[in-house]
Amino acid sequence: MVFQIDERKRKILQAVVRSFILTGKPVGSGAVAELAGLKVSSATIRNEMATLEELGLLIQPHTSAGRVPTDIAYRFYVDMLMGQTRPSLRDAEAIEKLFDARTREIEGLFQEASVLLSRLTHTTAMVFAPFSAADSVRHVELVRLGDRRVMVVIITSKGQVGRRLIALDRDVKGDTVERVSTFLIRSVAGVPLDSIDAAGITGRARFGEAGRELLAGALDAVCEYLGAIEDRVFIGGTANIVREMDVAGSEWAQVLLEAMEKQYFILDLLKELLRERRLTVRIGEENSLRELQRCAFVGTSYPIGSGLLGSLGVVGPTCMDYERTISMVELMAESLGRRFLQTMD
Amino acid sequence: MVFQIDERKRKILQAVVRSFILTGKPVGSGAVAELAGLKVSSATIRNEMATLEELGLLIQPHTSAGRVPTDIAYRFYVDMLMGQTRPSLRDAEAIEKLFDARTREIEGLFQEASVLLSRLTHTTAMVFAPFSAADSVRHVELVRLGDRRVMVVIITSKGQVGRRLIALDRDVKGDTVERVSTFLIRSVAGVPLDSIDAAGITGRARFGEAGRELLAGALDAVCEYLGAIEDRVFIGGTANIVREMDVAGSEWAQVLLEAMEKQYFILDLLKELLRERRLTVRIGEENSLRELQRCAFVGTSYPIGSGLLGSLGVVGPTCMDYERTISMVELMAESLGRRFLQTMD
DNA sequence: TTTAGCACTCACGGGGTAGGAGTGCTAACC
DNA sequence: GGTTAGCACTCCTACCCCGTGAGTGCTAAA
Repeated sequence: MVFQIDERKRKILQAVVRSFILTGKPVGSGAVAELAGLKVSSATIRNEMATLEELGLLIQPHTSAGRVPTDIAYRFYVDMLMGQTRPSLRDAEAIEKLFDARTREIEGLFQEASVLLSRLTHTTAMVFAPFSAADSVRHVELVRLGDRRVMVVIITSKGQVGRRLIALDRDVKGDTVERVSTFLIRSVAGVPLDSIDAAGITGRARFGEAGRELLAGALDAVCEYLGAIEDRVFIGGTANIVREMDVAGSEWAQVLLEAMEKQYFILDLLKELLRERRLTVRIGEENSLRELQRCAFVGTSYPIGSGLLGSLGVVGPTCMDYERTISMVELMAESLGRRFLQTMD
Repeated sequence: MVFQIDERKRKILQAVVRSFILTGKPVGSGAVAELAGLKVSSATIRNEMATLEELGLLIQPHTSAGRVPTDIAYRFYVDMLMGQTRPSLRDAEAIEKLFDARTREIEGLFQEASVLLSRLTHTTAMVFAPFSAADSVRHVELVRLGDRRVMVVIITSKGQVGRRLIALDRDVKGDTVERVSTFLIRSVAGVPLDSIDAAGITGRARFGEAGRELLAGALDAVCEYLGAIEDRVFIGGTANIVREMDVAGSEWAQVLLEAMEKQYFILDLLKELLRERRLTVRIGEENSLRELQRCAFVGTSYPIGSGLLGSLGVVGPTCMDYERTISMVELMAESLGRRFLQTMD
């Protein structure tokens, strides 16, 4: 949507948005006259603001109040009026520190990234890790836990490790487990998931009863695991939803919190970003998720190697500080991506 | 604390607590006269309630309001007045269904247990999994990911699986990795963590430069992992905090949500339960955590095999339905424990 | 086109009041 | 002595009224 808006209207709109983001209160013509740096009186501003209201960029909560930006105004602001902010040194350092820390569980890193991002932006942050992109097995290991109990450990091409327990009907010996294990590795390592031919593999196998049972169970487990690997979402800063609640009402906060717990909702949202491949800002009703239509979403994707992408984003009030939020999201995505390209091969 | 309370006062107190739990509104003498099933007038009840107030069991929010139970009254109610409830068939089935489902990642089971428990009790539920109780290595596996990149997979005596990446300064060949792997398993499997003698093991090793580097790195990783295994808390139903907010105020809801995000707080709470070894109810200021002093906590422990315990609990308003909550917590602990004793050895 | 002036609108907050729920007290009753 | 009806009293709640002030739209003049 392109607006026929002259320079003065832009400056006025900019002043309204900035002031409202700062104070959260409707902005009057007098305040704009001071803030916008225009050498005209408040009466002139009033005329202009009336026009901006007709264009759907501003609304009045009630007759004698100042103006509040609409979602469309925020969109215009983000696209056309907003300046670029370099993230402050403090913030950049905080993010660097996160990634400096000792190698740890990859899940922990994602979780901490989401918490840090939420703290830096005063929003709720979400980091999407596309674990399910793994499509073949790098390694399988069978570990005998008891006479009839074996653990299958599966390492995928993406480096995730999964385990499944198998309960057997027969006792199985240690050397059988080892032989089956070796056979299994040869049979499935490097084979894409959809090409694993369970029947063919069990057919080729030459083991006793217990061995065959174990092999079948293990194959089952491998296929089931690969099929069930879940993309994961890490969410941090849900408490911030409550902080912003006075802006948006408490029943809404509860709905949003519940949506955050049902992570598959959020998953779809973050998956869309993978297609976009660039910074995306969705304001109010631009969001397809009903729960987010009173919020703004800022997200982007980050590389995790082999041409694959993850994504991350934040949800906050539509009157968020877009400059800062966007620069934080970009910085976090960049750092996370850099870290991945270093760590993975 | 023992109270000299006759039968009639008990019935009155019981009626006040039950009514307040149900309605959330102060209970007047008239309402009690109807509910308590006593054949006395509201005037008599008024006299009795005045006595109960002197005893510190009831308070009036203001002069001309009904009475509200104090924390002490809830305590008395839970200890002396409360009936036992069998969980309804529906609820029992919901829990059974959770554990019926196909074997899956153990973390997923905990997470779902916490979500289900929160839904059944309308509270925020927490499940503590004492992963750090693992004290020895059952199995180690080295997987070569690249020329200078090896993944260590560690399986502990408790069945958790961890992985660490090692970056090497030298290229390492596949058969070297295998030999080091075999050697490593012999050296550390079954050995308690504090008895692993890294220097001794590397001393005994007969490998080339690359092999020694790999072994040292892998040992490092094993020790670091065992040391860093974290007890984990799974939290479900945080949205319920907001639902109960009107009872308790929004700034408090935010504090509580933040406490839930800082899981180590909750960890201490749940660890205490391991010592108690039985159902524990903490009401209001009985909680040592300041964040919980306006809430009630109901928790218990569950066996995870080998004499070890995990714990779980819920946090809700002090005016929660104690009968139902307690029976749900007990049922969930029992089911979770049963599941563990079946699965583990 | 801009601006000063002005009447108008309407949310907000304070103060006053009617209504009502529930109390404590007292005196009569069993 | 315990119980109860009656009653005055308290105090919260909801409501309305109204003054205040911020901010508007309109008009007429510059």
